[in-house]
Amino acid sequence: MSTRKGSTDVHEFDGMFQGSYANFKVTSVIGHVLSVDFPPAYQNWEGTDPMDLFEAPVLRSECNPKAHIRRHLAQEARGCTYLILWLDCDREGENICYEVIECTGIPENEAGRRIFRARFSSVTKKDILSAMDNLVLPNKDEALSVDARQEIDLKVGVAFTRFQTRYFQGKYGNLDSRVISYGPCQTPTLGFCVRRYQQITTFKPEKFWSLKTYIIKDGDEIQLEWDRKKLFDFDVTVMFQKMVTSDGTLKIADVSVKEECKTHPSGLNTVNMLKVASSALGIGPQTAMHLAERLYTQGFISYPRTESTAYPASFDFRSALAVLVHNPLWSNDVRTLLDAGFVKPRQGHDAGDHPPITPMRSATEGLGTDAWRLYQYICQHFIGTVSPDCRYTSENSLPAFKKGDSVSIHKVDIYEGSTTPPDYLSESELISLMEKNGIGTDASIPVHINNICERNYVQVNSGRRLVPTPLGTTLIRGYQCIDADLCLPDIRSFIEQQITLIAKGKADHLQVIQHVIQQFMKKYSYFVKKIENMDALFEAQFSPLADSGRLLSKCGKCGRYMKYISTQPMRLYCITCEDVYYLPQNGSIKLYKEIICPLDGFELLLFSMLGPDAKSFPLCPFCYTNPPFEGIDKLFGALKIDDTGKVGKGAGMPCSLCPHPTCKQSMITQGVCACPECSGTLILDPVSAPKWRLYCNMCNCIVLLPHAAHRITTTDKKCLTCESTIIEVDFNKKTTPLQDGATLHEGCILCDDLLHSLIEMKHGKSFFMRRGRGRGRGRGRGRGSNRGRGRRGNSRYDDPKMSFRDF
DNA sequence: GCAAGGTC
Repeated sequence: MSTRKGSTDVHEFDGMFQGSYANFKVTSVIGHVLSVDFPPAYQNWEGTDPMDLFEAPVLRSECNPKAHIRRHLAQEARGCTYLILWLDCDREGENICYEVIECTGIPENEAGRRIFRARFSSVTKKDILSAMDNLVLPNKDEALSVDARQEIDLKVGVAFTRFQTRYFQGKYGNLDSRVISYGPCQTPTLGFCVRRYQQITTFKPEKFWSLKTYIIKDGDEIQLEWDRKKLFDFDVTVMFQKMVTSDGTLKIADVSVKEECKTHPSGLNTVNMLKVASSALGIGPQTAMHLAERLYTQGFISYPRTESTAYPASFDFRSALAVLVHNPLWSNDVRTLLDAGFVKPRQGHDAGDHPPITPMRSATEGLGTDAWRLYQYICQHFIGTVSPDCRYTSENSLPAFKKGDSVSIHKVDIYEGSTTPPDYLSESELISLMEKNGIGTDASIPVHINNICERNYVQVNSGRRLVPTPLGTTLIRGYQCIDADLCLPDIRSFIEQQITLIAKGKADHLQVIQHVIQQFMKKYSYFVKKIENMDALFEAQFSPLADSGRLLSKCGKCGRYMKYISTQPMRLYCITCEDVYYLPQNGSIKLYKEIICPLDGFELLLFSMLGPDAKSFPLCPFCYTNPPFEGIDKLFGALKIDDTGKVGKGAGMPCSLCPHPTCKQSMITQGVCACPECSGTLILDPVSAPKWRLYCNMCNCIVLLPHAAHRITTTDKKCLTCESTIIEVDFNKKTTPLQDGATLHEGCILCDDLLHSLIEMKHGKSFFMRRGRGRGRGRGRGRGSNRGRGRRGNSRYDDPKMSFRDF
């Protein structure tokens, strides 16, 4: 096999196909290639009535245009006689098959002649060869059912979301969410959390009574358990108390020891892993999936997105176990299983997608705390699946009783208690409810939970329990009083059931789409007509404010979203605090990764200047308006309104000028070296990937770093020679200049030969840079010789401390 | 600024 690079790798080899010699080319996609959206004419919120979206056309365009998968597939397909599709064997996979067919340009009606589908559920030699020997046709109906789902989800979600957002944000100032979203998965997910909340708030405690009977045996007092547990009638309880007391003694009717049994589990699938991660490890689903994906790409575990809990019949458990034998945590158990024999896992469910999540390679704590804890769980679960059932008896501290013994009763008390409401819904319970009701998939369940947290509909409290916010409860109560279907899981089941008709070939996809969209149009227009019912709930909960501008970022003083006023001069306004924050002008501004300024708790913003090669930089709105450090005189110019209301020049401190010693955005941590053209500092531009670069925090100087690096970060180390900040480059594994395919490299961009050969300066007259960041002292000539990188005797710099400049 | 689905 030979491999060459492309948008995704292409592997080529010679072999046989259908009895003839053939040259095989194997390449891949990265999930869906295409996704649907509205044409540009419908993108404007102000100019489009959401109702029109239901009948709007939809466009299919590349999900990730930068990946150029469409071009890649078209190029690689040129000259090929056959196309064999190896995608996940589910509806989404079938849909991706047709996306691939479309990109290759091979006519769809060649299916069966030039186009084939391979059906397989695990990537083993046996499965692959068997799939190759039993090629089938791609299933158009299943693919069309996904097209229908995409169009329905888009139209319903966007129409309701735009309407709600505009309606409520136009009326209330403290909603505390950038967008008031609606979706057939996220809204029922929120509905589960709010339903539990409502059970708690409407809970009426009920009194109950129970008997506590004490006996004395061998000098010890023992409390007996009552088989009836409790009664809700006091008088009846008293009657039982009298009956027991009057007897005075009791007789041992039988003596038994109960053995409990925990059966060994079936294989681990995604949702079960996420439930344990949340409830036992305290790791949320989104984080757990990220950790699992990393474990997978590093080869420690098998593919982490699977519905199946059943192992294929051919699965080699002995080899899988042998991988784990060297870890001292469980090596004894594993060795025993290997020597004394192991059992087959409990029969699980085979969804036909991927095998259960299984450890593939031995790991150590070096993975990082949470990754290691998750990995440890996956290993222990796997060992459990091939271990005998766990049999145990309850802790036994009772004295010896004999059948027929009489024991005298010491006393019989009545205990009074009352019933208590359930706790808030735990994340783990929510995952179970979503799975049971078909809300989301193994891959999307974490996303929906994350959505309702991010939109401020629920908060994750201690023990990972989900507590709805006033906004979350008001929304669900609103749907309940207008059209309860909107927040019930049935809304998803309805869509699923309709598109299943397409997948099974029982209905025409266009007719199904039209039918479902019409249903939702009716629901939408009814919702709009009755919105005042929902509004009455909002009115009681939130404060009205008619103002222009949309919610952009959180205020550090009150924690609420501030409004972005886009009319000149661009500024932020906090409705609660009644404060105005100024922003740099003549550029665009957006939220910056929801990062919080450590000085004042305000959410950071990213400002981007206009034009090609224009720089962008993060800033904290509070620091920008009120620079917190003295002696910062040359700040990035901001507009400021003085007392008379006149617009004039003011001072602003973006993060690239901030001397905070530890904040990840500050000049101290992001600064690399002194600017060659001015007294500024070159800062690592954190959003420049993949065209990594440094920009000067004072002038327009830009330094291009190695392109297409996977990641570039500053470190806390300084170059011993020139005091520049050492940077760490994680090269792209395909284009790495390092030997043996290594990708990680640390060094000084000025003194490290490799890094220095890969950088390039822009907007600069000479390729010459001062070393250090202008504050530290140089250490002389360091490695000595003039390497011809700079010019000697540049008269602009004659500070004697900077003699290394001539280096 | 929107949905839900896929994925290193």
